[in-house]
Amino acid sequence: MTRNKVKLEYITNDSSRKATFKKRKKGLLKKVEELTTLCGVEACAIICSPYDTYAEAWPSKSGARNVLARFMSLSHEKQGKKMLDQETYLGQRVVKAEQQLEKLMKDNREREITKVMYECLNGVRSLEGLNLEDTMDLFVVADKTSKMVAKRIESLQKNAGNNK
Amino acid sequence: MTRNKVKLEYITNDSSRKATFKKRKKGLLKKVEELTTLCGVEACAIICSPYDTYAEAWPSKSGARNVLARFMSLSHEKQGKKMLDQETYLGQRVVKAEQQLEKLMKDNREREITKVMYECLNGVRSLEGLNLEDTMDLFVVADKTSKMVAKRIESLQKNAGNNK
DNA sequence: TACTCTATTTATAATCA
DNA sequence: TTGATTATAAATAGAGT
Repeated sequence: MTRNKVKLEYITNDSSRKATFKKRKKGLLKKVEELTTLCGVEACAIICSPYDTYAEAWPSKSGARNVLARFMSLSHEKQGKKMLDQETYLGQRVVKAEQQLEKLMKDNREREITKVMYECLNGVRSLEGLNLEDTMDLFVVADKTSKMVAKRIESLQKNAGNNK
Repeated sequence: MTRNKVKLEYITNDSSRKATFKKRKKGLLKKVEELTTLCGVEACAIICSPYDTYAEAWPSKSGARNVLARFMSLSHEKQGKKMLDQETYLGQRVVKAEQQLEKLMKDNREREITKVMYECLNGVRSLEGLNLEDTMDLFVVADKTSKMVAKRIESLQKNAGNNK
């Protein structure tokens, strides 16, 4: 992007490709951090780098560690909305308020664990370093996903049976 | 970054924060795609956006879909290395060559499924749209993680018992 | 190979439509 | 409020060390 305009295609020269990678990786990280700071959002970039043993992840300040947590809480919200009708709405607001604190604490924990999970998935951390509590929580997260998928399989198999 | 130099801090004004977010999100995506094209790496950015219902993920061209696949293959490689001694090395090279094609096909499939998993985790896709084959493969990936964690828990519990 | 230095290109903040 | 415009800040390709 300077001195010469560069064509947007794979850089075949090994050394200049590496140099460009290093520069742009740095630039990209900076952009991610700026976005999180300026706009108050959580963001990260993940790069499967050929120049490092592992894929690299930058969770920036707060990172993407709550992506999974969000997904899970969204599933719950959706279920909730379906069951919710106008009559029960007002009564539930009280319950909701009471549940807020508990949820906040739970969310924080889930974020922590999601961070750990991401680190494991990205190979920057192994399970060996985890204590029992963290491992248990990670298990819960992994197990949730697993069960969710199992249900879906069951549902699909039923449908397949019906269509025959 | 222009007209005026901007202080790197949270933008309190709602509309300008949103405008900046939109611009910078676009810019960041472009940078990610350029990096993948120029340097031949896989990369993505994940943003938990307050302006959209779901967290957004950009897998760019190839994306981060193989992050999990990498993690898993790394685990296997490590196990392999431990079991491998000098004597068996040469004999195994033949087997390895034969396994290459199978592995390549398997890897491609794993990438596909990892993409799907990421999309689910990021909320941009629900399990409802998956066919049986994809769901089964997703189950395998989720189940692997789950079992891995279960083993770790077992190991930790044993250690805790020994130390008492 | 890995920094440092700029000439340029690119990204974007403020402004305007 | 979203979409262009443009003046300026920031990123960076290539060269030099």
